[in-house]
Amino acid sequence: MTKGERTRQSIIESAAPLFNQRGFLGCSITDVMEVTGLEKGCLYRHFENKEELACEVFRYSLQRVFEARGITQEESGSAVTRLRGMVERFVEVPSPLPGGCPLLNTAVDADDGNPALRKLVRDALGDWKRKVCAIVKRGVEAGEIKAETDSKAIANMLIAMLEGASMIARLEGNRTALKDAQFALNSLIDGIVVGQS
Amino acid sequence: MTKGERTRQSIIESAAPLFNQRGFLGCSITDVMEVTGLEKGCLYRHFENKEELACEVFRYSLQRVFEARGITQEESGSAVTRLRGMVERFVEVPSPLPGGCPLLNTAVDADDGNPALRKLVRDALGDWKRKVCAIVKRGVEAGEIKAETDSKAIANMLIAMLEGASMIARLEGNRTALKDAQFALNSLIDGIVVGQS
Amino acid sequence: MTKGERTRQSIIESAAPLFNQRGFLGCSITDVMEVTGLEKGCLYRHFENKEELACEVFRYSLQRVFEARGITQEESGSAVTRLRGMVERFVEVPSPLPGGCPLLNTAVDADDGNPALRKLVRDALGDWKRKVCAIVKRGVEAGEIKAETDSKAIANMLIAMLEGASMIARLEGNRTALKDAQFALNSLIDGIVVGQS
Amino acid sequence: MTKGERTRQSIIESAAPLFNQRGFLGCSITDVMEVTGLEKGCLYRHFENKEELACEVFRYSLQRVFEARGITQEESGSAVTRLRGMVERFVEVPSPLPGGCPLLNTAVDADDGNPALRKLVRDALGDWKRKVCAIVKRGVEAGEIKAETDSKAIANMLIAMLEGASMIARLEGNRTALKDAQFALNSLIDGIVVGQS
DNA sequence: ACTTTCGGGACACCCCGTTTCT
DNA sequence: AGAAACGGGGTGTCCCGAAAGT
Repeated sequence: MTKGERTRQSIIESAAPLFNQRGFLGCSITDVMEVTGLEKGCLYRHFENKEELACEVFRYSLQRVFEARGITQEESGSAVTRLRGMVERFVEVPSPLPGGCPLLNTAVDADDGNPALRKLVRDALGDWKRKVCAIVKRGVEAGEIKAETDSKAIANMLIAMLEGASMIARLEGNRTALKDAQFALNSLIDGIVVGQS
Repeated sequence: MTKGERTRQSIIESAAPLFNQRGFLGCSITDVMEVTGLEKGCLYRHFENKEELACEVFRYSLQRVFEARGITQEESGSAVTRLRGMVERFVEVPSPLPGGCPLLNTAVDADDGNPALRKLVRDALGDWKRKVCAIVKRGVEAGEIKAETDSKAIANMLIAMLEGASMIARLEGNRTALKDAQFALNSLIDGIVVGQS
Repeated sequence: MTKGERTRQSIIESAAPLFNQRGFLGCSITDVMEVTGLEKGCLYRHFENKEELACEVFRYSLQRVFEARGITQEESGSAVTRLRGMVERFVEVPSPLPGGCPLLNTAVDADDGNPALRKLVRDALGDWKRKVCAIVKRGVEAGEIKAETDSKAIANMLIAMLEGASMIARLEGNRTALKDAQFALNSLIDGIVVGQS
Repeated sequence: MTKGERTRQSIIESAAPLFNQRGFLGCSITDVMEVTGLEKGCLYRHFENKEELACEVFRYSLQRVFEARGITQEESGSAVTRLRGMVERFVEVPSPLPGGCPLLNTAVDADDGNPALRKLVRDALGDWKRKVCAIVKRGVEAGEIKAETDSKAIANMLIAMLEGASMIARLEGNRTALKDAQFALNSLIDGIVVGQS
């Protein structure tokens, strides 16, 4: 890793909390300058413009959050265990980045304008959904999960509930909504297990 | 209603789509000027500052969306019917305001800074939750819903799932996630009905 | 004098110090409201617009200053005595209006734009000059002043010196320049008396 | 001279005619933008605020006018010649800046408020007076001018007459008053020469 | 190479002169 | 008669991105 790459990476890491908390418009280049200790000219050497920086920051932020919450991690174990684990980790592990879940934040932030950023969010959501679907399908193949289960619907409901609860939890300043979501999701997961009514 | 009040109201109504789509920072006073056809001096006659306008806009937007989706409406019927109806209307009736659900948008937008706006969002969430709780409690009293049901948890899971699905639906450009959320929520609602396993 | 006329006059009198001190642009309608205790609608009932008010104010201010300094007053006595008296009164009697001489102030203030006001100033200057000329001519006729004396030049030099000294005196915060002007003007006046070298 | 300094200077030079013609309040930043071709952000980069710009403009304007009229210039020759020359140049050389003499304009304009600007005008007047006094005193030392001559009074009368005449000339649209002032001042100067009555 | 400076544009808020309704 | 409304313009701030300048 060259010096330039290290600098670039350190900019991304320093800026990530800012962008996650304040959003694209709420976070100025000057803010990034302050937090990195670098000059404006230096920043523009490493990033074409603010949007590129924001994209890189989002990529980094999401990866960090996904890793911390074990969303991307490869696991062994039964499908149900893995789904429950995914929910549990989301609920138990707070976002390592201040400002909550970057997926939700950026989805709302880039809803109007910023198509590049928006595409990244869409891709990130797709990754997460594919991950859930893969687990469900593996569970079906293993005869653990009902064959008629719509894996995409499971992914949607899991992600929707977690992200929605995340929003409520931030708003209320406590983790109650997340706990409630975990409970509800677990009961939904139970419902797709073979042998359950 | 005086002329001034009418002007003020028309400003709010015209600005609502803008704020809902672009957020507080993404929507400038100049944008509001253009969309209302009024001059800056006139706008600042009716609103102390941009934040006050944003607050009024949020109040209006939320009320409109809640009305369109029948969240605030008084209903008769069984608790289950009413809960299902609330979910169904959220899923079926699109937000009358472009930009999606103002509750979610503003919750994320005002997460950092804008404490006044943030408080309004918190209150709005509280209203919705109270509404759900009231229905559930009425159901319990009527012997329709299991006595041990945690009404607040029901409210959290219902709202979380709907808002999360709303985010996904906007991101993907279709209503699939909302439909999936409806299905999941209905099955969760079934679970609290007396006589179900 | 009707009530309306009295109101109009009181507006003019109250606004005069303001306009004289701050100038046309520096004195807002709101300032006039405050100083008169009247509402905006009432002001616009009595005056077509700000310019008309300013014109009336100038007319009143100048007349008041001219009266206080005895410029317009009819006098008997020799021409030299009357010229010396005019100078002396200008030097000794301070402007009854705060802000200095309205002629100078408005001449500079209305130099660009405000042609109506500008015309009034020009006329006022003309009046003063005619007054001086009349005295000089009377002196010539009486054999008191040299026949070849250019009365208009005398008027110019007298007014120029007094107004210029007035400006210096205001700037320096004392009356020295006015005293010096008086001395110089007296010596100039002496120079046109018959029998002087 | 750096680029910034050049820009700053060009702003001052472009704005000078505007401020001299319209005064501080009559000349808006937008006007300066138009005349310089620069944007607001650029202007405020070079000047703290409008007052600072006005001060710099006054400094420049006065210096330019003083130079054009040879007020600051070092001269040889007799005191009387130099005084006469100063008067003649003021009368003959029109202000290189449209709008007349900046000293008079700004003295009246900054009479109320703008203490910074007012101080500059006071200083400028002081410079001019000191210049006249120096000439007179040199004349006294050389035995050319009467010993009892009050040099400060000479300065006052010279400046007062020229500025007052300048005001009249602008008002009337011709140079007559200036010519009359020159004539009167020359005769006053003659009066202080040794050997004259 | 690096940082300071520059320039252009937008923005928030404010105030003014005038008019229109109440 | 008076209060509110309105359109327009004003000032000062900030930000982004580029260009100097060392």
